[in-house]
Amino acid sequence: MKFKPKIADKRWDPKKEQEIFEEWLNKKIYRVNKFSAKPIYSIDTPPPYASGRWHVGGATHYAQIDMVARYKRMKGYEVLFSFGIDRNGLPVEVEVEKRYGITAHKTSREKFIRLCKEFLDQVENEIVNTAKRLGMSCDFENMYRTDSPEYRRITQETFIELWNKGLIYSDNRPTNWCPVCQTTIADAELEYVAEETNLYYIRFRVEEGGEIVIATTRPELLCTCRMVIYHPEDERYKHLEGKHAVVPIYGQKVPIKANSYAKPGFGTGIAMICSFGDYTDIRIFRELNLKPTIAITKDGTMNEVAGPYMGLTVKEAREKIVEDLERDGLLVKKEKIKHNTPVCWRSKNPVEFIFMEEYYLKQLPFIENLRKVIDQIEFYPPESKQLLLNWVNSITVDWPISRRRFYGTEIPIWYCAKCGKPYLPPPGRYYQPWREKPPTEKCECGSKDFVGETRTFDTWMDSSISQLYILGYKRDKEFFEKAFPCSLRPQGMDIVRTWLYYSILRTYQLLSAPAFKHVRISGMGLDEHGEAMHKSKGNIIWPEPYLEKYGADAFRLWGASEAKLGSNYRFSTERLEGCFRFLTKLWNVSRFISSFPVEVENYSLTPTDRMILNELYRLVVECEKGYEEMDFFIPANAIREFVWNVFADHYVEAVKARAYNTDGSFHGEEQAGAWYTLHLCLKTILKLLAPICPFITEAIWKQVYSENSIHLESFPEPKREWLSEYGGFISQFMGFNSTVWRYKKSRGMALNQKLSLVYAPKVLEPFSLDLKAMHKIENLSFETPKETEKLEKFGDAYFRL
RNA sequence: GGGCCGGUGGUCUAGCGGCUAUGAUACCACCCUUACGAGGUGGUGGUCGCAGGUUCGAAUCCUGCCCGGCCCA
Repeated sequence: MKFKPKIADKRWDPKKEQEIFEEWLNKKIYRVNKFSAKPIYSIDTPPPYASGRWHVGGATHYAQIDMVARYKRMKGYEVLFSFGIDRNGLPVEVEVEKRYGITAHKTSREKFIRLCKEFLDQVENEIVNTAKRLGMSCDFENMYRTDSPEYRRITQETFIELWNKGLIYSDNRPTNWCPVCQTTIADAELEYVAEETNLYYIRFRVEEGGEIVIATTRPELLCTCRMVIYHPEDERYKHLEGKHAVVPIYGQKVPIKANSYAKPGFGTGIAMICSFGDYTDIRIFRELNLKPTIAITKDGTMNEVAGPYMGLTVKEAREKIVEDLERDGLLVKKEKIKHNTPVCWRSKNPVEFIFMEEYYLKQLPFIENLRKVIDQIEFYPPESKQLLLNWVNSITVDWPISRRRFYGTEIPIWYCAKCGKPYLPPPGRYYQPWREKPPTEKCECGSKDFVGETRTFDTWMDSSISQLYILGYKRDKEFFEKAFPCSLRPQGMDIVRTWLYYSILRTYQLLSAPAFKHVRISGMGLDEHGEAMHKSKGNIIWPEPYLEKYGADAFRLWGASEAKLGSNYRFSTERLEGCFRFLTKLWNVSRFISSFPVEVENYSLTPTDRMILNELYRLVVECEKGYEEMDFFIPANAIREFVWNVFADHYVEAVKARAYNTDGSFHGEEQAGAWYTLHLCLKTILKLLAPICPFITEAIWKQVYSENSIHLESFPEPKREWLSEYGGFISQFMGFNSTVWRYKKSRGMALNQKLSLVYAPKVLEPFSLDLKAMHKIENLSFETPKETEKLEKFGDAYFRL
């Protein structure tokens, strides 16, 4: 009998991935059937920002989400695997301003948003192409965009609903203001950068006599100083209680008081309280009900309060005032310190704290209930829940949701030009108040003049309803009721305090229910040195060249097997290459197996076959456990270990002779048993690996087993009949093989050289025929040798010299 | 300053009370074995961050410290 492999190619060519993907698209195997009788598993894929190309970490993250989708499909779910593009917000505005050399605030709004839209249209394809190149099985036909009239309509409708529930209010209070972006930003949008900055020690006269020295990083705010504090337990300064300090340059007299916000160890232990240098200032002003004065304008320059420094930028004013203090002998010293400065997450510019009238969404009253709701959500891995709780526990102010920007969802409000009364339109369509007529003819006060709101929403107002949008909230009532809540929110740990938190908050406010059943939090992809990848650092590694060279499957396997869920992982070319080598191995094992008939009827399984099936059972159980935990590290490594170190090295080698049966030393049924077992193992391995490596498994599947896609198969079930007592001998079996190989090596023999007499451990007797053929042993005994003098003991076996 | 995570052969990584500590990679030696040299087989290499403690037994649990990262103040 001649055996010819069905798989002709000698190795796996990743270039084939492209055509396999095309075929999936053509056959529409990932189209979602909303009317399916199967249970729905909905995945709220993070909509990538249109211009935000993925680095290798980002690409890995999306590949992992695809593994969830593919696994759940194989488990019998109708998987709603959404794909959207985030297009709202600052990044595009910044890009367009740079590209055309314009400023949004000085360009016509119509023109500016047109330019933004054009830019987004040009760039978004790049990210979609990478998603496809990765083999993502999303519903690309129903891709959504967060700046579409339909999406924005839902953002506005949910806002109107919250407004009607009385959860929105407008307030004039100090907010985080980015002078570069010219907008308010929320606490969640702040980043802290450690900056080297000067700490200035400034001499203050004490009105009642004497002087004190105060250390500050913000001398330009002297003009707004309203108080001086020291720590109540700081013995050095207790005598100052009730006295007054005279602020240099400006001369205002301010009280000196004990306050526990003062840090005795920082500077001299005395601090000035200004409006507003930092959060401590804001808190003290609020708690003591002090009247703040504001010296910094929206543009980041000093106003008339700063007197001689009016018109200078904050930085210039600081330099100038330090010069003046120095000239007057009021500057005692300056020292360099590391200081955590809050900066805007987009522009990376230091934020200022100034008064602004903004809309707020109430969140403080919900915190207790949010904790309960969060408790109903399952987190993968479980520890990641704490990240969210830490944030929830640290919230102290409501969420400012209005932004003075342009490319975003408009706040749907018109105001009476005379009395200022706000009018909201009825829900039903997308509104642009800055260019449209008001929803009413006449105000209660009789005026017929209205002004449309010009501000937009914080983009998290849009993003935080993605899980509702994909389920058809306010668009497809029937489906929404069937599918809510969303099954899975997969996301990185870096946006827990924004996207995840806001999504849960908004859903609770609208529907009094948890937004998700499952939340999967993944660690961050780092560069080869373990550092986060940033454009500014110049250490970004792009995935495309690697996808080109090794293919998406090798990349995905690397992404799955690199680190446990929740841990950060480093990119490594070496390890990616290792993954590719595994695919070569899998390909060749498959090629070998593909030589033998798939359909066999009269077969009988030998102990060797039963032993490997027992291991296969354990493998399936292990993989299923890992997939259920959405931790692909587990199946990826279990499959690799099984295929390479057990199945290929030991089982395949052991049954090779029986499968060929060239000299007819095995019964036909035993030969067929090898064929049956080889194919059963391979089919199972391919299915187990399909969610992680969808391309190569598909390629092998189609060449060997079926014209239909492997991705339409069910996930393998561990069969009871695979269990066998022979499984218990696998380690002794492998140990004996190792012993023989080592023995031959130690004697300089080729591995296919014959051995005349070998004594093996008794327990291996059932495997006798396969072992003899495998190692070319002429006489294999399982007795204890009587005369050991003519034998060499090696490991657990004896060999005739 | 507070919280969380981590520190395991040269490098990366698994294990998180119990046989001789997992695997990858690199390195060394050998082998053209009827799927695979983009292979195979064998091997060298570790006081599991440091110091105590609990235990018959600790990489694993507890305490303190040192180092690194992230988040928050």
